[in-house]
Amino acid sequence: MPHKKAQNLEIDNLDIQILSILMNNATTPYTEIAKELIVSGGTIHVRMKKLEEMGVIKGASLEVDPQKLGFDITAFLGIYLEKGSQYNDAVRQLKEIKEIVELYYTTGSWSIFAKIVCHDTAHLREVLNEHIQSVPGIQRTETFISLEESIKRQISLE
Amino acid sequence: MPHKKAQNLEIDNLDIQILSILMNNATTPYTEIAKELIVSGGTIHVRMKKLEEMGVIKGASLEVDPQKLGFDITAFLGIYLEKGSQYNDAVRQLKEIKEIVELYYTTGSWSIFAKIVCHDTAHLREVLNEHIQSVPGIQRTETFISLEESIKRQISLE
DNA sequence: GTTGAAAAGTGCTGCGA
DNA sequence: TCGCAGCACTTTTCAAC
Repeated sequence: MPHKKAQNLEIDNLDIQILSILMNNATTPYTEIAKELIVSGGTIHVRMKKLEEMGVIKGASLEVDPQKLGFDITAFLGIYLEKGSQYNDAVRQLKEIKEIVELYYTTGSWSIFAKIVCHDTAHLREVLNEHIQSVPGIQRTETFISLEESIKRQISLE
Repeated sequence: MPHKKAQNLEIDNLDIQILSILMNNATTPYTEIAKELIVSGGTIHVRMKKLEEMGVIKGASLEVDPQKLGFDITAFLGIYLEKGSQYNDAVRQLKEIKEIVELYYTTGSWSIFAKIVCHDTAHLREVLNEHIQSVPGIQRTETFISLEESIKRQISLE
């Protein structure tokens, strides 16, 4: 009876250590990781392939400084929906607004919670009044502007 | 008269295009970017070096799926401080709490706004009651649990 | 599952335009 | 300032343990 090759789909301590190193610096060469963890480069490669197939690794992305690119304002938005059932439709339209970089369905006061990045206050006003408020089902929003980003890191796996 | 080599410290359209590609996939080979933008691989290298020196590029990080690593709960915290002047001291202590992955100083109802990642509800309760509430100056917190992450992306540079 | 080395591909550097 | 070509390094593959 033919079936997919059986694989070890468990995450062991070595996997965790590899991920910890790469989460801090995705450009660390495999050979260096191998030396640090005292295994061969081939092993790192096999483990990474396994983690990718398992979907643990979603990708690698370049981190840029938004301010140096002219994006001076980071803000958070609490969004009230008329009915919770409008969530999927609202999200579909909010996805078109490029300034929204994160969006969550949350418990508590609001139905939707979003993070947006804008050039300046005029840009923020435009996004809020012209783009977001015009999405059907959105009743009201509350805005919180970030004056300082004090922590920005990945979860600690240890 | 000796001086540092004059450099072009402006960001042009080519830089933006390079960043756009790498922000989506940091592992894209330079040769492939060069082919796409119809310049040489060396040019990509020079531009990247310039962007790094300018501090536009902060690094590259591996994106992982927290749920597949046993972190099932993402929550947001609005934190009230007794006095705004306690911000720096509070942040210093909150940095020690590994479950806090993002932290902002915000306008609006709260002084501090944080994002935390936990294994389960018991873990969340422990972090809230035992770690966060014991930081001096923290008066009260409001918790919003994320039931779904619908958008998670980088700013669009175009 | 891991190793070690060979093969393929990428990143880096200097010269020339 | 940009492009080309050679060298150094990394990733990838694979047979053997």
